[in-house]
Amino acid sequence: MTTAEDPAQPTGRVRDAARTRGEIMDAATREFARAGYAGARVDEIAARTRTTKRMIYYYFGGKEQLFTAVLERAYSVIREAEQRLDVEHLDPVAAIRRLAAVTFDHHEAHPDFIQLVSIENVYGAEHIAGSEELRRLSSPAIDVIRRILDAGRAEGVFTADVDAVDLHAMISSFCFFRVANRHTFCALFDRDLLERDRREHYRTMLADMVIAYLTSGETPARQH
Amino acid sequence: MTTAEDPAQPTGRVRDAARTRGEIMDAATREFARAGYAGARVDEIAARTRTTKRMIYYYFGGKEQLFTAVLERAYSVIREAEQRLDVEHLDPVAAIRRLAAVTFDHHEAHPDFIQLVSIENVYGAEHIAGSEELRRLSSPAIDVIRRILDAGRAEGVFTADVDAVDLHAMISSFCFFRVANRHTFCALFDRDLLERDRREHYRTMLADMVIAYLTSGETPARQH
DNA sequence: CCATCAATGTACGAACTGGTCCGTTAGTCA
DNA sequence: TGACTAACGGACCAGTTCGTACATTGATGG
Repeated sequence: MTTAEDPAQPTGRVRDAARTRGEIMDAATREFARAGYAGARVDEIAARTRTTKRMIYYYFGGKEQLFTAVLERAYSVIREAEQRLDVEHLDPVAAIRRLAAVTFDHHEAHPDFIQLVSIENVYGAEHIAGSEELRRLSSPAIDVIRRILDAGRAEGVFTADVDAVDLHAMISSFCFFRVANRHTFCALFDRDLLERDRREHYRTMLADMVIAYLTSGETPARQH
Repeated sequence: MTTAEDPAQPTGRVRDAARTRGEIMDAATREFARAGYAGARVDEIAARTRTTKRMIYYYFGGKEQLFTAVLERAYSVIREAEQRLDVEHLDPVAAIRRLAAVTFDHHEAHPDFIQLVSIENVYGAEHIAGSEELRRLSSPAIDVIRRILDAGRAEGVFTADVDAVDLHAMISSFCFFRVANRHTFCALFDRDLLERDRREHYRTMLADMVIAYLTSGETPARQH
């Protein structure tokens, strides 16, 4: 009894599981990043989709599992970026600069990811702990760093005795802080760490710092 | 008609506004740090107190204002620590090492503060923006850093051309990351950044890195 | 062309949660 | 000592929110 409806578009309802799933994850990523895990609203996520809340439960089971799925995807993106690093042909110093720059750029390009990681840390990383996939997926970056460090030490350019994981933490911390804490930092120090004009400056600063440390002759004498 | 009640302790109810207020803030700090702003429960905060939820609204007005009050107190603590810095009598290198160490220790000693800052950033620092007190209270650390940098440059030991605010960001980022992201980092890289045995190592590493950068001759040639 | 099932939409409910109403009690000061 | 007020307790309400029961529809194979 539908009056004058185009039979080609009866309700506009198209069945496309992959698209629906993807749309839910996109909306969820934004909503979780916007308001945190507890602050995110399942209804709001659904509203930002061409489907309904029912589908979230159909595909993911619940809010918790949806958040885990969102996290898994966000991490897989950075893992892929790391796998594309391709620094084997560079000399150690250039390789580290490259690594730092890629890490820097990836953080800047994915503020939602940073936000999700912050949120996950508020909850003690319980979702990562509960995800086989995430615990299995180790970072290719660590291996890359290890190889660069070995090469640099063999050539005698790197004198500092650093561990690959620690160096990764060092590089990540600056990239992460710049994005994650931009709001409080800007409010308190009146400096927008993400300002376009400053980006190149910070990217260079980070690389300079790391290289200076790695090549800083003997470890400087400790005073106190 | 209270049967056999000690008149000295009729109900155990003592009137102490300051204590009640303080207890609420302590409980709120823990609860907000535990579950985020939206995840924190006003009832739970009240339960962790010798008073009731009613008093939270009596003293603070609401959840939002309570969170702001908690933030204000947390920031005032670090500001006081910065004011006690006392590095004027040290040579520039030692002064920077001292500053880095104090920042490092303060972050480690106040994980709840770190958590609160993370949470505040998820919400775009809206509470800081809405707090006169917080916007007014600028960091003494910046002035201290500025003076140290000037002295170091005058003496010729510091060659890098850094800004005080940027250096502060650099130092803070590592200290912050180590505490804020310890859970995800540990889950993904199987390394506990807060492990006791590693603390000295990381503290030295941070100072070495900053000093290496500040004293690294000409700014290293930029490659890409 | 019909049976079947994955995919989807609607409406609803039970539990939770921030916030408030109203009454009570302990100090204190005239 | 009695009135006054700051400090306090407990019950309750209204709106929200996650999750689900149930109905429906489109594709697919026989």
